[in-house]
Amino acid sequence: MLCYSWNVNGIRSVARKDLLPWKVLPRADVICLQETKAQQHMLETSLGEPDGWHSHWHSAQKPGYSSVAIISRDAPDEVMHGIGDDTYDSEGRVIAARFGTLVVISAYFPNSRDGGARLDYKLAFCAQMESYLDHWRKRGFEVILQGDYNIAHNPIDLARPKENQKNAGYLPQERAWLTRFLALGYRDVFREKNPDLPGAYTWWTNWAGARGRNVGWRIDYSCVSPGLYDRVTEIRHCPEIMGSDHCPVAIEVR
Amino acid sequence: MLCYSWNVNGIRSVARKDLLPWKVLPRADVICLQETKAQQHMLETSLGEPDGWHSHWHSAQKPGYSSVAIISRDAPDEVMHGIGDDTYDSEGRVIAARFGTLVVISAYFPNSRDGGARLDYKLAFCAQMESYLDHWRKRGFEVILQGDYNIAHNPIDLARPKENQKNAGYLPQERAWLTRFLALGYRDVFREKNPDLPGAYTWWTNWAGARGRNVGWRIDYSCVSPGLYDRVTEIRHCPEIMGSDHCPVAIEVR
DNA sequence: CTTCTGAAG
DNA sequence: CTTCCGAAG
Repeated sequence: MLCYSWNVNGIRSVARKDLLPWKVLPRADVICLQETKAQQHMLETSLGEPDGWHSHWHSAQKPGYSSVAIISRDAPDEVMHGIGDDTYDSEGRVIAARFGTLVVISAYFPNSRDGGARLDYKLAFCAQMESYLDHWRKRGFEVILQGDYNIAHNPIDLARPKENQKNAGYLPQERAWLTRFLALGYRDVFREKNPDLPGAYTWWTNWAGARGRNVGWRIDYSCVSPGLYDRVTEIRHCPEIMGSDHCPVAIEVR
Repeated sequence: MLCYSWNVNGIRSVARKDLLPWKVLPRADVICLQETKAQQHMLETSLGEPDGWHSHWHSAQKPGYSSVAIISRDAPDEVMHGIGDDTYDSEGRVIAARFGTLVVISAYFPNSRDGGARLDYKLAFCAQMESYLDHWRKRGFEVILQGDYNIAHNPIDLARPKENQKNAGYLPQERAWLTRFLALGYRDVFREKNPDLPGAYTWWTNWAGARGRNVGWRIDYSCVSPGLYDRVTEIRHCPEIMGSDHCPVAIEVR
């Protein structure tokens, strides 16, 4: 099963550019999208229910904000919208689809914002995410938590670690949460398979040609529950796929 | 003196397209602009004070709304911002520049809006405009009232008169005001010189290729005070000039 | 720098 | 359909 995650920064934006995920992501079985920036009822059918795919959306109450989706070739056996707490669910940040014993989650973690204005909210979301994953695992399922974590974990995960110590996405508290999360047994597949690979980023600011100069951050992850790690057959970034300020991440499990 | 009037629908928009008025309007002495949609302090100097020109702006309080300007090769002898009533002046709708005994006015009349929601405001603006013009004429000056009147006067002035009887810009009350205004002696120079010319429009909606099919309205005028009419040497529309949903209007007086 | 809404035209 | 704002990233 080949499973992509992509923060599209506006599904209508990539549609305008003729770079829709289900067109440009090769051999996809499942596509996790973040920041679709649309409530499903605002989308034309061609975007909201693409032909030949099963699609499930979880949108923010606020129009044009956040919102996630899972698009799959096969119908999921179960879909869960949100994380079970309206504080987060009103912002359309999480959707999950279960295929047999495998749960694929599309998550858009909060941005902690300038001055850490939303750091507390983000850390509370992260804590809630742990119990949410427990909920699935207690039922005997393995999980892939795919999405935009809005956290660069370690210095190797961004081009300018020193300059960003006080910036949203690289604050000590968010980095510490990710460390703790992995200590629970979840596996950051990309980094484990590429422990010393620098310059492997998934997001670049739009300013000043950052992507062309590869001045970026790795903030999009495919983390898997412990029992799933040995079933991973491939993990890669797709920086060649354009259309968003993020690039897709692909994971294949057997 | 060759004097243009152009509703640019955003001065920054035409700048992006490299179609700035002082670049694309040939042999201009004076350029009246409407809907510049910027407060002067929000503009780069190259837009707000173009090199080789004298520029005067009158902006709405609300950022990005309305706003007019007069750009001229020679420095005006006098500039007047607004019409003398803050009800209208807070919306940045009128600026005047006097060159000797000739007063050139750039005016952006209110849109009467769907259902005539703002018709009363517009008619009050029109009434105020009459006294404003009197003010200049009592001082012995001739006036050119150039700009976007947001009124198509007669059936010949729009492509679909029957379909638009109840639409903003062609309501009986606004048409009646323009009739009355001309009865005061002001001269609609374009129509007087081209009394039976159909299809001479200055605005086309952006929808459905209206400009390509010339489904438009004549809502931009150069009206002159009675004593000026015999000094007019040219009047024309410039539909070849792109960059806005309006085209420029040019008048030359001797 | 870019995406979006919502007001406005 | 397009402009602009302001929020957001």
